[in-house]
Amino acid sequence: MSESSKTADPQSLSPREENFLVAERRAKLARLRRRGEAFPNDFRRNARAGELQNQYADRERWDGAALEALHRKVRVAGRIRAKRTMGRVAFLPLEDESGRIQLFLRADRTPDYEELLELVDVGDLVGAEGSLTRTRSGELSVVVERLRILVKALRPLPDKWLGLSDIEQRYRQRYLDLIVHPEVREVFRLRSRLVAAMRRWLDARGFIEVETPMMHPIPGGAAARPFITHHNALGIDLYLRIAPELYLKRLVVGGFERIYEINRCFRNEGVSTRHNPEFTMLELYEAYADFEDIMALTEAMIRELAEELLGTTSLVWEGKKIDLGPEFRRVRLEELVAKHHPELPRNRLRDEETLRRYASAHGIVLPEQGGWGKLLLELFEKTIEPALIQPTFVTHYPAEVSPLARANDEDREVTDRFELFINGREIANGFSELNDPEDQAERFRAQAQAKAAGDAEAMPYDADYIRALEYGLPPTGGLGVGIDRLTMFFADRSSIRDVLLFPALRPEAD
RNA sequence: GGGUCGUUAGCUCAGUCGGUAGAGCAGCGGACUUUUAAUCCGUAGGUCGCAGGUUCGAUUCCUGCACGACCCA
Repeated sequence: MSESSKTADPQSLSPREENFLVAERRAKLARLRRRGEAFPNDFRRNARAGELQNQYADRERWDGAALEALHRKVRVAGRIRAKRTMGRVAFLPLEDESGRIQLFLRADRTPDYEELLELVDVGDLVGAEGSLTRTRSGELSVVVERLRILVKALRPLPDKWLGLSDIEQRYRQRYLDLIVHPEVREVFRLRSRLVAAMRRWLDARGFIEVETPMMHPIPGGAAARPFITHHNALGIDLYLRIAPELYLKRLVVGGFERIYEINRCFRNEGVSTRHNPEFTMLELYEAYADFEDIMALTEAMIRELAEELLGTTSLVWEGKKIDLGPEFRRVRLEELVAKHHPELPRNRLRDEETLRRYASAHGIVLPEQGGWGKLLLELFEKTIEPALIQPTFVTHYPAEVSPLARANDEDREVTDRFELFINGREIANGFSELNDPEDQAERFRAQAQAKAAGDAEAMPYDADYIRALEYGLPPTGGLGVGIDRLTMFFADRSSIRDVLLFPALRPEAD
């Protein structure tokens, strides 16, 4: 912790929201300390709740007598989720990561019965040792012969039935959200399995995972505003990466033919249900492949991941059935615009005046700067993108808005590029990489001009990247996939915050 | 950046046409030897987001601010 850190302020060290409930629990903790039983770490469990529930799920076979005849001593540990005392007996459901099992305390079997019940609260972490039985109502239970409070919870849990519904508190105190809502834990398990499966999928196809810098002297690889930080020893500003693209392609120059990186990118932009300032992206590059190959790869990967993780290619997202089974639709950007806007003649789309007149006649606000490519893209994003529900590859984006993509051989004003949309959201972006250093230098100069003219998202000229291309980047196809959005899709969530453990929020006021 | 809505007990929520507030759960005390949101009796718990204004009096009305949600840019 650095001296200049804000936590040096004694005010910020004071605990939040002390109240009589906390005081009550602190007093119990004090009693535990006097007994020499506070925060032990020598309890070792030999069973987990969910495994016991599975093992003895058959109630006919495993009735109370059969369970007791086992004479099996189990040691389980976890959080107490309720407390039902009935005088000489008490029931304490205990939850660990695998599930729940009920602790059955009996005054005649559990030493220190009275005092333990006084000391233990809902929310405490306990270790219990005992034998298995089934209660009259059929609940698999541990008859507790020894109970130890491993951690005294000083704060009460939210309402046992209604849980935690304050969305702000759920994001700020995700740990509480996770304790109270098992289904939230499931979302993040799915996310973990998705990323792991994606790595396996790519590894199996000969891709290797690499790690490139997160701090860039020159921000590049995407159209976005970067975060700026400072390196004291070097005395320079650095930019948190907005994309790993330019480093990954340098590695393809160096001879790695199939590489990928799954990690965080940072963009200094607004927060919304689909944007977080830090987010996770897969980027991959395959030498001697083009955007058609990459589209096929993207489609196969998403389809097969759904099959593996969800057991189906028929998903539901926000109530809409999304079918990953059939071949994804492929359509050129300009065709799509012409189809949705019949009054716009197909052969006049590359005309700024036509686009502007049409937009203002229809109340569509377009940016003041930019050529036909930028205007057309804006028109698409505003009027068509939200309607692309089934998986759709939109292809051949204007070169003007694709400064790192290879120009199409028949039509130099567009690029061999695609974006994949599902349920109105951009999921992936890929293209044949621009490997002509002179063309790339020209595009960088155009970007630098746009930047000078006030476009904060335009890319700066990266001379070393041009130098790398001058040694020869193989013909290459590349891909970026938004992991957060893909998780939203697989987990059927509407907000990116629901797939981020700690979404960006303004700091809590003290 | 703009609009709408929200912020009341630890949690989930009522409520006050302006007279400083209630419930359920959680808590505390008691009863209870098979509960499943246990039940029953009793009890305690609040800077009504923050700051101003209007008013004899503001949690309530007005303004500003903070944080959040949704929509728009």
